[in-house]
Amino acid sequence: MSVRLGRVQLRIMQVLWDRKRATAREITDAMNVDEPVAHSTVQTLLRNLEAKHAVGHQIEGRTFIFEPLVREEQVTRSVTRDLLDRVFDGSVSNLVTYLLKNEKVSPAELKELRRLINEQTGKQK
Amino acid sequence: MSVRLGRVQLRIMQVLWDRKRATAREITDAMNVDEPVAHSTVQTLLRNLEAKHAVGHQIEGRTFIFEPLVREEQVTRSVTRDLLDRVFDGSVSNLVTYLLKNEKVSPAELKELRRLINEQTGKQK
DNA sequence: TGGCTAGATTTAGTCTACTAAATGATAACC
DNA sequence: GGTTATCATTTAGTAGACTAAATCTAGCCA
Repeated sequence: MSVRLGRVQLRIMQVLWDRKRATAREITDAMNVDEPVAHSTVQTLLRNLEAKHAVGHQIEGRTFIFEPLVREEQVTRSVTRDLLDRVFDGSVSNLVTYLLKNEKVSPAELKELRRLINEQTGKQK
Repeated sequence: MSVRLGRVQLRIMQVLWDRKRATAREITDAMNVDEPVAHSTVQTLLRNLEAKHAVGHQIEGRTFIFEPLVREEQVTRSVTRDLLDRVFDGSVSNLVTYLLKNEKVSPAELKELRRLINEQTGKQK
């Protein structure tokens, strides 16, 4: 199950992952902090997301309370794999190499990464 | 200039980056090694790509010789930044951390990455 | 020269994301 | 009880990616 999401759809999911559950109105408001989007658009996309089982809803009184049905890690994983496969020939180290060479990484971050790599080397299983 | 490409469009560009220049037929054949695609589809997409100035062509006899107009690094950069911004909060180390923790990286690759990080730390500018 | 072939070009249709207005339904308020 | 505010639902339209068939064109060859 590949969980393919558009740009705005992903933003909706992010609000839901953040809050666990929310009404359409709450989602719209949260999204509008960053970048304007019409409430009706959010509602339509929520229906689409529900159609592909990415979110579900319960009814409370007469309003829908939406909740995520896919986990953030699933989406992160599939979207990252997608980049990996399509652009970096499936190789993690190709991607990391690219990042280190072309994107700014602070000294503190480098240090953190070195730590992570050592940790990883340790638990070589 | 953001260079937004679809899945098949990217595959076309990859053939062109690889060969520097190619006819539509050559591109189709190259792509069909991996995964079938109709020649007419390739031609349509080449036109779309040309419309957005991602490829150009010269005429030789009566056939078009296509060539890439955007560089691979541009596309790699924009598509990677896209993932970074949308999923990893714009943080390279978030992404690398994710990769190290969740995707398989061989000992040899880890070693290579450690080397890269050291190199990077060195030329701290 | 008349058809075959290998090109390019035109046309067309599906699908998905996105956008949003119009409409319908219901509860709350005055 | 009627109006209004707030939901959900329906409807509609644009845009881009993708698919591919149909058609046009010009050279080639028998």
